[in-house]
Formats: sequence, structure tokens, C-alpha cells
Amino acid sequence: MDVVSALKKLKDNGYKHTDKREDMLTLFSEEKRYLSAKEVLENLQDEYPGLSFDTIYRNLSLFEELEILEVTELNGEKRFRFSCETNHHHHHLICLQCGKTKHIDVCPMEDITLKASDFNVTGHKFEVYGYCSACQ
Amino acid sequence: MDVVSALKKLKDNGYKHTDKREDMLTLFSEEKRYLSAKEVLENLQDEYPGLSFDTIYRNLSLFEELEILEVTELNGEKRFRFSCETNHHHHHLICLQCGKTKHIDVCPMEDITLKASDFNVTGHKFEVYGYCSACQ
DNA sequence: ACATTAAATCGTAATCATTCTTAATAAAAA
DNA sequence: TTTTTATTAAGAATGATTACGATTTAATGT
Repeated sequence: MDVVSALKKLKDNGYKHTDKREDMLTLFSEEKRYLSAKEVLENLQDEYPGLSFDTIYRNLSLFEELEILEVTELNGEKRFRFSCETNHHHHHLICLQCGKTKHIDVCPMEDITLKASDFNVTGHKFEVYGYCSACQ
Repeated sequence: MDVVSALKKLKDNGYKHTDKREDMLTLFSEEKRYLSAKEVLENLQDEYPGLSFDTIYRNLSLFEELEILEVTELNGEKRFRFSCETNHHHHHLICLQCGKTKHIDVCPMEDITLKASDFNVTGHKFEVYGYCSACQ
């Protein structure tokens, strides 16, 4: 995912182009890591003094819906990151300090779904937490 | 984990025995599934009319600290369940409707830690969501 | 059993993340 | 440029969780 194709996706789905949306997308493209709504707000507040939380949250949800961003939940707080460019199903190592991520290519789901025949599996979460080299 | 050994654990760590704590533990031992703080409150309110959220939360945290309960987070809400009796490391299938769980014996963590040599891994989460046979 | 002490509880207010509402504003279409 | 419709600001509302001061209760020693 990159800013240009994200903007195209917005347009293709009938949503308008705004400076705030573009700047939010640019932020995510520069910081390839999980950011909280608050972090996003703080990053854009210099440029847009009266920027409201509502705008941030509304756009984050929209981006999630359009699969521009992916979301995870940590300590009762949602965090968003740019969707990974690869179509290849994968999971992440997530730095608890800065939100930086690394790919994990193995997926533990292969066998599970079959074994759980009397359980209708609709989703899963595999995340590994710790500290990246910069934050150790 | 069972009520008797949970009560013993409380005592051994210098915490007092109260009717409310025992009833909370009994509830978890009867419902072997994830419960929210609200569900716990509602279950005990008949017996204790003036029961406060503070009491529920304080005790849930205490139980978590003593590893009497284990916790997960779903849709911005903490949910607690009796710790599994087995010492064997494992994960869960979790019913999104009723919170019922089933064991998953495979653990995807075996290789990961080694491969992530420049990443200090401190924890992980592997949960599979869906609907149990009763809730489908 | 009774008094003492420290922990537990109540009732309520505060907090934090998130969502909602209404009126004003700005982008796209005609 | 006007109209239409989406987007935004500002702040109130919500829902889960935590914090606080005053009161009550469980454990301990006498």
C-alpha cells in the first residue's frame, strides 16, 4: 500500500480527497509502524491547529474499511498501520515501545481450522510482542 | 485451577477471604469461559444488591496477578476466565458469542523466537475466534 | 469473646479512548 | 458559479476502567 493507490481507492469508492486525509496517509507511509489515534492527531496538529479527534477516528475507520490500514488492539487502545504491500498472508512481530513491526511468514492456522470441525472459525490473531533492536 | 486452591492461594499471599471473592471464584469455576466484568457484576448483584464495580475490577486484577484468572481483550473489553488446570502451554478457540473456549495444543511460537534474533520477544498472542457448536 | 489493625468495600467521581450530534465548511458535480 | 453532498469542528455523550475518601469487615492477638 502507498499513498497514491490509497488516494485512488478513496476516489474509486466515492470518497473525497482532502488535505487531512492525504496527510494522514503520508504519515502512515513514512512511519511503517503501528500508530495510535492520539499519535496521528499529534502529528497533524501543527499543520491543522483545530484538528478534531472525530476527524482522525472517522478517517481511521474509513481507511480500515477500505483495507488501506490494518488495526490491532494493545492495552485497550487501537493501533493502525499501513497495510502491507504483500498479498501473502502473514503476521507480525510488534515492538511494544515504538510499534515497529517485522513480518512472520509462518502461519499457525493451517491445521487448526480442520481440527476444529465443530467450531465455526471466522478469524484469528497471532501476534508476537517484544522490543525491536532500536528500543532494547 | 479450582475454587479451593484459588482460595488457598489468596490466603497464602496474605489476602483475606470474603464471601464476594469466593462467589466470584465459584462463578468462574461453574462457567468455564471468558466473562466480562459486567457479566460478573450482573451475576453477583442478586446476592449483593449494592455491589460496586470497583470491587469486581479490583478482584479481577488481583486474581489475574495471582494467576487464578487469565485475561484476553476483545472489542475493547477485557474478559477473564479460570486459568486452565493443565501446566501445558496452549492456546484457545474462543466463541465470539458466549466466550466458551476449546484448547489448541499446537503452539506457533517454537521457531519464531529463534528466527527473530534482533527482536527481543517478551510475549505473544495466538487466539482463534468463531462460534462454538451451541452458538452457530 | 472483644478490641485492634489492616484490608476490603461502597458510592461516586474521575479518566481515557472512542463515538455521536449538530451546525458550519469545503470538495465535487452540474 | 451554484448546488449537492461529504467532510469537518467543537463539544457532549458513552462505555469501560480506575481512583478516592469514608465506612465496614475479616483476621489476629489478648
